[in-house]
Amino acid sequence: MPKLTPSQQAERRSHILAAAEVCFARHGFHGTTMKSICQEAGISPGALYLYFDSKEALIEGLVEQERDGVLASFARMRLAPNLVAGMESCMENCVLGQSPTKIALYLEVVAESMRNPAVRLVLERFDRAIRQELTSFLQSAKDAGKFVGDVSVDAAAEAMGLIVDGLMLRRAINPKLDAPLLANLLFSSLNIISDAPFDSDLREKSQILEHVA
Amino acid sequence: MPKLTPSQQAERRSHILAAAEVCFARHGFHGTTMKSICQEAGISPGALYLYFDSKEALIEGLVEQERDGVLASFARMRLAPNLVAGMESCMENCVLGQSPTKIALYLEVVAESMRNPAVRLVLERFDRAIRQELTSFLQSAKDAGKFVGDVSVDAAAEAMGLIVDGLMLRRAINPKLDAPLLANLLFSSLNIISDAPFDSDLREKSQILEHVA
Amino acid sequence: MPKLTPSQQAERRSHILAAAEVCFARHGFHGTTMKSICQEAGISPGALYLYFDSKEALIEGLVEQERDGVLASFARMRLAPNLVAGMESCMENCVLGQSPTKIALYLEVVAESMRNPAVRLVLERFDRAIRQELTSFLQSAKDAGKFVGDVSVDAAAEAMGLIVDGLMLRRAINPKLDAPLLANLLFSSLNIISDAPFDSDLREKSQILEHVA
Amino acid sequence: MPKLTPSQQAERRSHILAAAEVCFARHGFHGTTMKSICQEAGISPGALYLYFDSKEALIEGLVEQERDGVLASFARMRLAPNLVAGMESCMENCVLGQSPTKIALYLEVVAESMRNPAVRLVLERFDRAIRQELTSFLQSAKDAGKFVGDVSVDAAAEAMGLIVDGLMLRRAINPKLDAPLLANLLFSSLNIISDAPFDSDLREKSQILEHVA
DNA sequence: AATGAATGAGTCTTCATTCAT
DNA sequence: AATGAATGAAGACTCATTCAT
Repeated sequence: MPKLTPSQQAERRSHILAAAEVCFARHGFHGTTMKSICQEAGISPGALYLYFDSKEALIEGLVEQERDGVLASFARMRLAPNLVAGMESCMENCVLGQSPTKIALYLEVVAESMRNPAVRLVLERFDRAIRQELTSFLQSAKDAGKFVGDVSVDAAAEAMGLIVDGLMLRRAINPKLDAPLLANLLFSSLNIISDAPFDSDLREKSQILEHVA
Repeated sequence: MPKLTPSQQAERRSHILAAAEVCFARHGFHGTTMKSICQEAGISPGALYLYFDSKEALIEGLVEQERDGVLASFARMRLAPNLVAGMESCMENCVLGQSPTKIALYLEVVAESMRNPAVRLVLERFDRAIRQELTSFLQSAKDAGKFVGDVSVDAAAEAMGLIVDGLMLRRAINPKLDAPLLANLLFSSLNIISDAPFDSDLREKSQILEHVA
Repeated sequence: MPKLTPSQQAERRSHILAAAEVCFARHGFHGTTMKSICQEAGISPGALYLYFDSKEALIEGLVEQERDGVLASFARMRLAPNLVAGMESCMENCVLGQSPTKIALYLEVVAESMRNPAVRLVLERFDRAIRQELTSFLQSAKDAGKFVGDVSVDAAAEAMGLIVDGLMLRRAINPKLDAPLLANLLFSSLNIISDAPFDSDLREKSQILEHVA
Repeated sequence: MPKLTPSQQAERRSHILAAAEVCFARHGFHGTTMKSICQEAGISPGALYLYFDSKEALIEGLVEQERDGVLASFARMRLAPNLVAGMESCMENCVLGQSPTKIALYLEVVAESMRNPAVRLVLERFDRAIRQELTSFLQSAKDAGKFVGDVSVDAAAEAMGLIVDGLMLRRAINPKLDAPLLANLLFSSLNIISDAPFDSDLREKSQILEHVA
């Protein structure tokens, strides 16, 4: 076999990562065996270790992949003509569109990061990158006069981060949660961006919630 | 081998549960061995299995114990003379006072509940009990005319639950987070209880955040 | 199962050690699997690890066991009525009586000790203990006026150690070696102990060697 | 893919052998991976297997290479004007000059030869060749009237071999050993070659040993 | 009721070797 | 002739659980 080009290598890596994600989603990080990932990826253990040094390296890769996805989504958000519409679409991509199993994996990674320094590192990088982008986005909104709240940009970013993570955790615990509605309720309460009402028919929807919950 | 009285049995169970909690907090659920729990509890493996059927049964027991603690905290909250003060103290007990490692355990349990039906069951019971109490508490507030928001009681309960869980997750990811400040910001934005401003000096504090963040 | 008495524990340990020695002798240290040792000992892997922390700990145990055996042989030597007879019998026990496979294991242990600090440690302790006993023995001989060589006691001990180890290595390389004869030749050349000629018919035998070699 | 000339092939082989020796010396036979040898040699695994059939074949090659080196050293010894000086220089080359790690490798090879017929074969060839040369050398000395011992030439060769191997093993166990001194003590005791005292100041040195040891 | 020795399936990882290119 | 990606069979060790005492 001739030397693989960097792009082929990257493809192999993401192929394995995809297999790992499937397995981790199915059985959790600790419940997944390297063997099952190999089977899912259709490769041998030796081949896997050619691309990832350890099981731990797989979560690190997954976190980095996720970060890149979120960052890309952020970039798209900044290009959106309508601020609020952009945010909603980003929210949809990064939070509401996540499968419960993926959310579970996220929780496991956070838990894992408490005892595993290597995981901690990538998670912190992930978190810092996201928050930085978010803050920068809000700052732009402020500069454009579309930031109405009387809190600081940083506080707003923290609050938004909390809502996002809260949504994740709530959805994991209660998959039947009406996440979009709840997201709207909290975001509109925060009242940060003025471009347009975050969701004009919020009140209407909250009446519905009363009945379905 | 005299038969133990039920109260002795219950005492043994909670003794073991306490040991398990210490270990799980230190090394996580998967990182903890039954042996280490036995050592922490000062008993033999055989004895442990007399009180708990499996490792999994230990988390179930822990979740139930936690639920009882939270419920007790809720009960105290209802007895508090001042509504907001009661909520703040409850928040302190149940959320802000939790150690990061315990939060991590919580996340692990939630993740575990995604694949483990038995864990799912107790977690759902836990969650339902909490939400029910919270809803009932808010309803009382409404009946007392202290509920000002124009959202439903259920939506308010969901939103509060989200904030609480969001705080958990954020604190796990970023232990340096100023959780009380963020809690105040979000709760006051929601503007649900009117008894007194949730935290009158909120605005002031959020200015500070601008500088420390 | 009730707690094993220390003597039972010791018995289990030496039972396992015996099994390990058999396996190491058959396939060498690196060629032996823990599983095969378990099979030889008739126990499960878990049980083995109850008594030895690692594969490495098995060699350490083996070296210590061997040291105790050699030291016991030395003790018997000191009690022997005739100095030279005692030495010959000790030599027989500790060197000439060793099976080629055991010698091979000794060589492996020495080689292993070059890269494995834990093995190095026990080997050094082994070697120091032996040399100390030998030196002390020679000193007694000197005090009793039976030490004739004009070399120091220490040098004599070193020389004897070298001959012993040389015999080991030679026998490993050439199992057909007439080790007793060669031992006599070298020891009598050294001319250290005068109690009696080391082997009076040495000359005669060396004639034979000429024909068989 | 032009066919390599035999001399190019031989060069490649010895290049690989040199790399293998470096690695084996560093980490032992079992501690060395084929990959590390490839890296040391700057070639690919595929290329290595073009020149050597297996890892085992590498030790075989190494033993043969070593044998050639020793034989060359013997040849130089026979050409030396002074018998004893020649022997000392040979001793220096073949024994005293060997690094402890190389000695360890030698021990590993001997141990390996106990279970590995292919290794056994080359080791026996090695040993036979050396002994034959040594015997022939001693016979020449005898013919020249410089052999004074009353033992047979074969016995003398065996004794010398034992001393050499004993030195090897002793140095591996105790790297601080004063090998030259010990060598002199034993060789002069044997009193085989008369050309000149093996080391005239032996007695003096052995007095020193008394103090430093 | 309690002990703790024992089990043994299962885990991650390694590495000598092969073979498509 | 050479590459280096891929294989896959082991191997050392772990640990939830059981059971004889």
